[in-house]
Amino acid sequence: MLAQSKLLRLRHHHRLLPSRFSPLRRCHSECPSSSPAELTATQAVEVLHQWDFDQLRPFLFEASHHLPQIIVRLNSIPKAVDFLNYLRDKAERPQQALSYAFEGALQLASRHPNSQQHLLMLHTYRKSYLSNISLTAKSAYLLLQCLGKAQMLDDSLLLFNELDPSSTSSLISKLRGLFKSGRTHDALHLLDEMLDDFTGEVVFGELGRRDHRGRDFADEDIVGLVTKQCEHGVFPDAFKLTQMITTLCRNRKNVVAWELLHGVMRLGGAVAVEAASCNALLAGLGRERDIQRMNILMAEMEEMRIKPSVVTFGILVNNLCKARRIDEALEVFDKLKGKGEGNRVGVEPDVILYNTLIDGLCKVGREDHGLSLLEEMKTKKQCRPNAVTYNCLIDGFCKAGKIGKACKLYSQMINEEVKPTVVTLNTLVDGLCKHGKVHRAVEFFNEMKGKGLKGSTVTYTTLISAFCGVNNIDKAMQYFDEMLSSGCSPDAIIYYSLISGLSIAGRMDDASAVVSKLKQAGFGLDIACYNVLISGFCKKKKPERVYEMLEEMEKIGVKPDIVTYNTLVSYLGKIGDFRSARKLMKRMLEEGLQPSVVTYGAIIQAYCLKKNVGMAMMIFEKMCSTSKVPPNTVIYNILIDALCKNNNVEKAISLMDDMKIKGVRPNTTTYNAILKGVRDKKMLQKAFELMNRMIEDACRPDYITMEILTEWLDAVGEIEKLKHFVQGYPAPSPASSQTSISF
DNA sequence: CTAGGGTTAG
Repeated sequence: MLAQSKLLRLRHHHRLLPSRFSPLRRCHSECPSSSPAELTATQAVEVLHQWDFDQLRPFLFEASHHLPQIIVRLNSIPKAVDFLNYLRDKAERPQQALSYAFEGALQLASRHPNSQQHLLMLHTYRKSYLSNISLTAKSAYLLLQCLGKAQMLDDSLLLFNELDPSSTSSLISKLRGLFKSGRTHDALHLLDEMLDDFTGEVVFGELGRRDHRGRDFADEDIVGLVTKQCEHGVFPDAFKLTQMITTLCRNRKNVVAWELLHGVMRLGGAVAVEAASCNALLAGLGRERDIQRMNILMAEMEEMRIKPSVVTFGILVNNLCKARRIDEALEVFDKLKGKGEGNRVGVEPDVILYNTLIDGLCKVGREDHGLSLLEEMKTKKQCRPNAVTYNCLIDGFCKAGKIGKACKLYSQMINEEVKPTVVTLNTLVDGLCKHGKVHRAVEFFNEMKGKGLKGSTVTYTTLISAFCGVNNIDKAMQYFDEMLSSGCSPDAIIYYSLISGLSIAGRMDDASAVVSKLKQAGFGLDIACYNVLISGFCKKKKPERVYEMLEEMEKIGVKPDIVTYNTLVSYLGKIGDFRSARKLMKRMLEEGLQPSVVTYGAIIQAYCLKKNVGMAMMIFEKMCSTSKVPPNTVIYNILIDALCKNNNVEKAISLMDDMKIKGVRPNTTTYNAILKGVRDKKMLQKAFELMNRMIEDACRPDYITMEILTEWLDAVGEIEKLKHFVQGYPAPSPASSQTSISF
């Protein structure tokens, strides 16, 4: 087995000999009469025994590559040597025949029970009498093996140099080192591999294998070695080059990969570099969103006439999309389709390219453009839309809030006989849930189960989050169990969903139980998990459990982040422990964490709760003027509510104007707070104005709004205005119709 | 079955 593979490799090696003679291919086409199959042993021996130069002529010239087999059939080393002498002494010297005959003699020797001695004899014989003939690969291999065994380092190196004058000095010195330290076997192995492929399996194979335990070569050295080989016109094959680049990029060594590819490109150009190798580097650059270098590489490819493939453009378009540079992606795409100046690249877009682009369009909210590409695909035989195409579009329409269109696309998909996948299922389940149609989502899931499609962890995560979101914890737990029994393995995300849902619902005992399950399953809590748990324990006023969590975090090395600090500061503020809050903030700053708008909100709320609205306002103004933290809706809501409750509706109203100036959008909570304030002050006209503004701002009144307004407006006989307001129209009074005209 | 591009969940 081993011998056979070695032989195969050596056969392959022939092309590297100076003659570039390719024996196995030529025999049939050029000299059918002497094909090895037709050459019987007797015939061969007969021919050789006659030693008639004219009769031998075909074997000495056109078909000299058969000589090794013929010599082997002589079955006698002395006879083989005689034949070598005979050839050598001929006036008309057949150099190539001598090379092959010598190979035959070596083969004979290597099969001899005392092979080592006979091989050495032939080596000496060659040195004295045949030094001017070149060696075939097999000859070189056999000789090197025997010299290695004999520890004849100098002869080995001479031979090696003779064979491969371009071999690099670093490889030679490695070889020398191996011989010196007595690792003859390793040295032979190295030689073997270098012979096998002059580009050096050693060099290339090593890079492919090494990752963590990094051996003799640093990546940079490998680049040097490969480049050196290239300088001598020996290039790695496209596959190995690609593999090396992929490995380097995966180890986040884009710079080294870039150098490697450019070394080979500079020395070998399009002869040595194919699109695939460039693709590997492009993908690596894409991972770091380095579009600039990607463009440079594309330009270089064009300059060197390395023909890009459809994958090349796939990588480029994908990364342009991910960088939200969708228009540039479309430009590339149009170029492929030959739009514009007939600038055809000779690459046809395929399904994946279409899908990439459709997904990119959907992700920036241009799903209608995506839809037009879907229609275009249907007209092309080569790129029929597949499940991924529909998945991208369905997700796009779901995220755009057009659940109806998404469902329509699903039926279209079924009509076109494109089989939905589990991703289709998950996308629609998520879309339905996010639109409050959890029940429909469950129905759809059941329908798909009936069709034999199983849910995945993603399906269950979506449903569990949805049921937690509507406070139906029992149903969420039920789906968790179903997931386990259906054979899905839970991951960290699904545990997080449950823990988060239970914590928000205040069911901390259940949340803790899930934490134990999570730990049993071999997962650890991450910072997000700890944060929801801490928040839950804070809400339940269980400081001892909070400290427990914090201690655990410290023990296992999960550092509190700004969310953790905000949660704690907010809790301390609510219980009025300003001293601890201040201490905590000091530590937060020491840890290098900058206060966020949530931190300010927590402090402001704390002062508001203490009825110290003046202090709250001061902090707010300081935040706006000195920090780079822009205020958000929540902060305004806290302040507006507090000002109203403290008899300062005027100031609250001016804050609402401030919001408008700063471009902070009020929400229903904002309006509820201010409406309550103006009601308590019986400012009816102001209430109507605010109601109209609420409609402009697209804030839907909720049950709290109704509670504030109904009784009041009914009492003052303005219930009509409230009816219009609820339907989403401004009240048709003279004062308010003016506002709507100006609007 | 030699490399290289596309979709879902906290």
